[in-house]
Amino acid sequence: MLQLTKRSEYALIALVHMVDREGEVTSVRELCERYPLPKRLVAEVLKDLSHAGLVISQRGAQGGYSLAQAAESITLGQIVGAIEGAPALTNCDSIASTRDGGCEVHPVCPIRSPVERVREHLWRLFEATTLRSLVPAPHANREAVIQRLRESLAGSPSA
Amino acid sequence: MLQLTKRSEYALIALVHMVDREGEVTSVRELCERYPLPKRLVAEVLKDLSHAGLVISQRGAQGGYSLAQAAESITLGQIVGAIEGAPALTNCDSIASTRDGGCEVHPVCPIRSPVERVREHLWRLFEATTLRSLVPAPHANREAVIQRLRESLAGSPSA
DNA sequence: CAATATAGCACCGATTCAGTGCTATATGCC
DNA sequence: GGCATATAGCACTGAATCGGTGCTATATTG
Repeated sequence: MLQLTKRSEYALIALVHMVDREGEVTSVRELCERYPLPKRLVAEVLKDLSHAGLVISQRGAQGGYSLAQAAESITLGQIVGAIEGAPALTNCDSIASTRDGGCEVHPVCPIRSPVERVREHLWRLFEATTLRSLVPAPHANREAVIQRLRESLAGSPSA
Repeated sequence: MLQLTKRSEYALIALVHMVDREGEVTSVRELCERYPLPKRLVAEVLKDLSHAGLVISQRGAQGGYSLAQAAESITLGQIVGAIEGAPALTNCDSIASTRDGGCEVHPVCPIRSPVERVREHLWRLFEATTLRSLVPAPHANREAVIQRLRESLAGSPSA
C-alpha cells in the first residue's frame, strides 16, 4: 500500500527521541511512557535496530538503547531496511543483467520495468534522507511550542 | 511493506504501453497477449484509471483504452493515487492544523511526526515523476534490443 | 443478432502485519 | 546473594489487505 509499516514508524519515533538524547540511554519503558506505543512491539523493533547496528543495546537495570552512529550518518534507507528488510531491488535483476553482473544495456535498458525504476528512485530518496533531517527542531524549542499549543487548545473552547 | 501493489504495477505497464501508441486504442486483450498479466485484474485496473480520468475508455468491439492526457502531464502520483487511493497525507492533519486549515507553526512544526514528513517527501517525488519519464526508450529501439537479447539468450534462432 | 470489450459488484484464498505470551539472560542496587 | 529491571529470542494469533476470479450487464461494431 506504499506506506511504512507501524514497525518502521515506531523505529523512527524511537530514533528521533534518541537524537534528542545523544549520549544517554533510552529504555523501552521510557519511550512508552512518553508516547502511546505498545511496549512489546517497540522492544521488538529496537532489537532489530540493534541487530542492524544502528543502535547499541545495554542490558540489565539502567540499561536501554543509544545511537550507534551520529544522526547525520544514519539514513532512512538503513532504518527501513533494518525493520522491513531491504526491498528486492538490489539492481536490475532482469535477463539483461544475468550476463556478468552488470546490466550491459543499461543506457537504453528496455527490460527494466517502470516499477523497478520507481523503486530505485524511491530508494535513492531514502538513502539520501538522514535521521537528523527528520528531527523537526531543537528540543527546548519544541517543548515550548507544544506547551503553547496545549494552552491555546485547552483554554479556547472555540475552533 | 513500502512497495507498490501489483495493481499499480499493472497500471504502469499498461500506461507505458499506451504511451508507445498514443492516439490508438489499447484493449485488455492486447495487453495480456503481450505481457503475462491476469486479464481480469488488468481490466479492473484500467477501469480505475478510467474513473480517475487518466485514460479514456471506448466500449464495444474495437474498443479499448487510450491516454486521456499527454504522457508528460500524467504523474506517478496520479497513477498510484488512482489505484491505491491517495495516502492519508493531505496535509499536516495534526492538532496544529485544525485551526484555520493551514499549519500555523509550520516553520518549526513540532507535532508533525517524522513519518508524515517522510510520506510528504515521497509523495513529492511521485508528483514530480511523469509517465513519460518512466518510458525507457523509443519503441523501435527497444524492440531491437529485446530481439538481440532473445537471440543471445536462446543460442538457437527462431524463438 | 453475434462477437467483442468495458462496467460493476462481490467474493475467496493467501500473505503480511500488528500485537502479545513466555522464557532466558544480563546488569545494577540493596 | 537476591531482587528488580531491561534486553534477547522465539513463536503464535487475529485482523487487514491484496491478488485474483466469477458472474452479469451494457455498449459498439459488423
